[in-house]
Amino acid sequence: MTRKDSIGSDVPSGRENAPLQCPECGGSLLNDDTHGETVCIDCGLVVAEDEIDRGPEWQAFSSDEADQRSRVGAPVSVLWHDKGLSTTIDWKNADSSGAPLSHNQRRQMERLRVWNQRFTMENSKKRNLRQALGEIDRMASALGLPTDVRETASVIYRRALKEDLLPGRSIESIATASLYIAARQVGIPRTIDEVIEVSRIEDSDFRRAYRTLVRELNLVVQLADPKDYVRRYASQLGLSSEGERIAYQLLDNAQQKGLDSGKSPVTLAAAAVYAASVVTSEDITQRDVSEVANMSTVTIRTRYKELLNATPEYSGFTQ
DNA sequence: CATTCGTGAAGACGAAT
DNA sequence: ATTCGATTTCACGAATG
Repeated sequence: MTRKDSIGSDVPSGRENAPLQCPECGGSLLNDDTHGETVCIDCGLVVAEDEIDRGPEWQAFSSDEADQRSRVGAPVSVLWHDKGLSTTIDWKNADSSGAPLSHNQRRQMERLRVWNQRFTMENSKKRNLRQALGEIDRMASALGLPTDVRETASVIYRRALKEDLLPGRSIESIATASLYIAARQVGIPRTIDEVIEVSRIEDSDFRRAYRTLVRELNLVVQLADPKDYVRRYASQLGLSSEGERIAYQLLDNAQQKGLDSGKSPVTLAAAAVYAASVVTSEDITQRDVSEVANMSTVTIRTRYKELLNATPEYSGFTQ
């Protein structure tokens, strides 16, 4: 049987196992059990591999993705959409024995190359996404962030992937930045320090990734509310609920007077907690707060006085 | 002694030029 | 790309209790 004969209508009869036909050239397919692949015997395209885990893997990611998938209309054929298409097709226009191809065969090969490119591209993105979502999930768990934050993060990550922001950057850094942004957008912010703590990247990598995401995706990230950090700092330091109340009060007041502009929310939160502990005369030192909030005692000093002085009720507590 | 306070030099960052 | 202003940090000594 020559190559040419096998192309087109001449389909062999052994069609017990799907898939039977190469999606590109229509040639018959061969199951290669040792490699877990299905290969077209005519064009060499690997149609499917890793057949064991053929289930709808995309459902596992999130309900959000399920929405995305289900919105695109008719289900994508397993055959076309399954994983692991890693074949590369030679750029020579000659067959395996070196003989030049006919005109038709050349055109066919050219189309194949295009498709193969698309397959491998789509697939690398898929692997990328899978790993990234795993990381996002892991970090979100470690930070105690709820599902909607994870979903927001994964939406951001998908957009980054779609906009080709990933080549040249690490998955981990973009995933981390996505989660950080998502947490802020949902209103359950975590500090940069906390996020970096559970990730595997450096501060500089994080900042780079954060910038690119904000810039390239035109994200508007409103600044975090200092009050969102108060509860955690307060509980870590054992501040009384009365103190916590005062901390909120101080922050509210400062916000009304616009004293918070330009200042880091974490700084304000930490300063408010310390200021409150002074008011309620609890035994919490600047050092304690600075360790929990990961900042210098100097910063806490300068801020907590501002907070107290801005609030008439408590302005007497500054010496 | 532990904690707090103030200062001046230096780094980092965003905004403006 | 550089400059500028504000924030924050660091190192230190002094004051307070």
